[in-house]
Amino acid sequence: MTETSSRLLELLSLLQARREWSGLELADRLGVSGRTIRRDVERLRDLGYPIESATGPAGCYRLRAGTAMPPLVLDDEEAIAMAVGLRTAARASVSGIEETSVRALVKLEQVLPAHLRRRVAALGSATVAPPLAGPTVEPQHLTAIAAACRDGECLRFAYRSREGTDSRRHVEPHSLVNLGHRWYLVAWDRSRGDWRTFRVDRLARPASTGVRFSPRRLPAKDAAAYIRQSIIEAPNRFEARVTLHVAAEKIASRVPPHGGTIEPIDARSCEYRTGDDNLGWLALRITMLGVDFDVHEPPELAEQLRELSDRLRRAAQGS
Amino acid sequence: MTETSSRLLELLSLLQARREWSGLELADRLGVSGRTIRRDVERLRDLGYPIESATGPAGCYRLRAGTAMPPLVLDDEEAIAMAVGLRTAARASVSGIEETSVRALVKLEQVLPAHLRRRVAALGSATVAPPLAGPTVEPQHLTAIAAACRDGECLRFAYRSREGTDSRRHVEPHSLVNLGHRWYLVAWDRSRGDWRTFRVDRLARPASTGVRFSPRRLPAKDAAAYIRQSIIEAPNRFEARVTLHVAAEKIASRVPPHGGTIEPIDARSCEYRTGDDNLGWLALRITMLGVDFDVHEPPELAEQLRELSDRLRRAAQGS
DNA sequence: GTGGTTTAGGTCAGTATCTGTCCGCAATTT
DNA sequence: AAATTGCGGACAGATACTGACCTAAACCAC
Repeated sequence: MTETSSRLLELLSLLQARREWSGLELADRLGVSGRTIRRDVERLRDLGYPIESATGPAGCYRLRAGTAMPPLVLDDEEAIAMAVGLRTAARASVSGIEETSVRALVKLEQVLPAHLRRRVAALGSATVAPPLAGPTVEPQHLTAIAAACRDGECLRFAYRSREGTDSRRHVEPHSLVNLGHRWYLVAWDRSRGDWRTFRVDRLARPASTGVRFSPRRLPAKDAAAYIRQSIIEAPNRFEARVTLHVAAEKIASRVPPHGGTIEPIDARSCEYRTGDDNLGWLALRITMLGVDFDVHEPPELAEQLRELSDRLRRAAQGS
Repeated sequence: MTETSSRLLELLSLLQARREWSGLELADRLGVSGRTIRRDVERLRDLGYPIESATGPAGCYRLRAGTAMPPLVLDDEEAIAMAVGLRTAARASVSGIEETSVRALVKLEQVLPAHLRRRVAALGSATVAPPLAGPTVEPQHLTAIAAACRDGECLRFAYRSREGTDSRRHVEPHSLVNLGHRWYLVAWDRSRGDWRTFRVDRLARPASTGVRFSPRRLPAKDAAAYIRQSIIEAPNRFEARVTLHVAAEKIASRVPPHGGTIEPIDARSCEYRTGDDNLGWLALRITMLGVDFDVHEPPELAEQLRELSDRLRRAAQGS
């Protein structure tokens, strides 16, 4: 009976690969009679997959979108594209799907054949680091950590603190959270015997030890709240306040979700507040908006912009 | 027999959702005896899915990576993450998987339930347009076009030519190609009776007419070659040549795959050639490298940089 | 070591299901 | 009007599945 199950799966895969199939084609392809194809189609419909059909000389079967996701049957190339897509979505991207991306990525990588994994890794290293994104996170670190969280396994890694001191950590991971454009791990530090948050871009060589632990209760409503609290205690080094000479509604869509706040001043200008640890990225982020602006704070940012201005002037001079 | 097939699928889904399951848990979850679970596991193994098992009190079943992709069973959130990830991968991203991403996206969107499709669209519109990417392509345009290519269906769309004149097109799509950081459609234009290439960022409201056509032979080795040829005839408006005051090997990894070429001059400088239709993006792309440089060509770029320099100087002055 | 727990797997009987064939019907295009 | 295609009922024979029961082997805790 393995045969009928695998045939159903194969039928599903065929229906995903092309939009239209005639019954005869399918019967031929699967090596069964047309009657069986009709029965298999009926079975898939019973399982909830909406398969349309048309009678007549141009008759065909066609898998449509239903109310539930059918199992996706991917070929090698598609699996690679999925993995790479999820990795980019996890690290850069849009509003609030980063954590789901990592979860999906963990599921996918768990079953990703070795040769595909190698190709994904090769593609990943070919990625161009977006220069204004700040320190970048390795997607494989994210998946390693997320897998350890999901499976409740202890984790070891090297960590460099904000002050630059290195240490070796052994933790019970609780959750992996994306906040702003950064990734944080909330975990119980076994050596320190207390909760800690770690910035994923500052840890290296994460490895699951395989040791299971029993979950602890986090002293906060949820992990995101816990991290938010930790962050408030350690704000950005530079907090910028600038006036943009553009209407607030025109620029609002250009500002990343956690990249700062826009407050209208009048019909032609608004105030933009944003922060960063790195002055260069801060300056670039504001310049990238492509509008005229005035810097109010901090003085270091004004200095940085003067330097950038000088560099561009020299560049325009030619050599 | 529908039951055993769907149970196998559900078992596969359970094994993807968590790393370890005991036989009893699975039996309980699926409502069958442990013996049946063991037989189902055996069946899945026969189908090629590598399921590890451990005996003893800590015994468990565990789905590992094999040599082929198992059908992925995704929940709603994961499906959304996949779709969003593929969309970002298709439009921005890395070396040469864009076209595969679109193919995978077509397969996914074909079966994506309507309520998920809405959520994906909502997330997509929340995306921040990266300011240096040039004109952006709508992922739904890409999938519409790719689906029409795959299924051999005629396509209608509105098109704005390079010169800014609008027209309505009716074509037989041949292939969708990513070249540089742009998307091109190669198609047989039914009204003109000839082959044409279209830039996807300049077309609007693509819609499949549902009419099938018989494929034609493209007068070139492949679609990419055909487009490359068309592009050579119509180069960028501005071709920049600048000297970067940095070692070639230090900067090479920062330059996007098709974003230009780096030629070493000496140990401390190199020549960077890149082009764009838009002077602002061109200036930003070079500035973003974050190194000192001198502009040789074109003069318009130097002018643009002087303006940017002035703007930054004014900004640094405050108001 | 010993005992308990877990997977592995053989066997068996009864039942359920699947498959192919044959058939008439309906829908649609030519 | 004819041809093609999907739809689905009926039937007979073959096949496969399930649960029960049993034994073996591995592994962990005591």
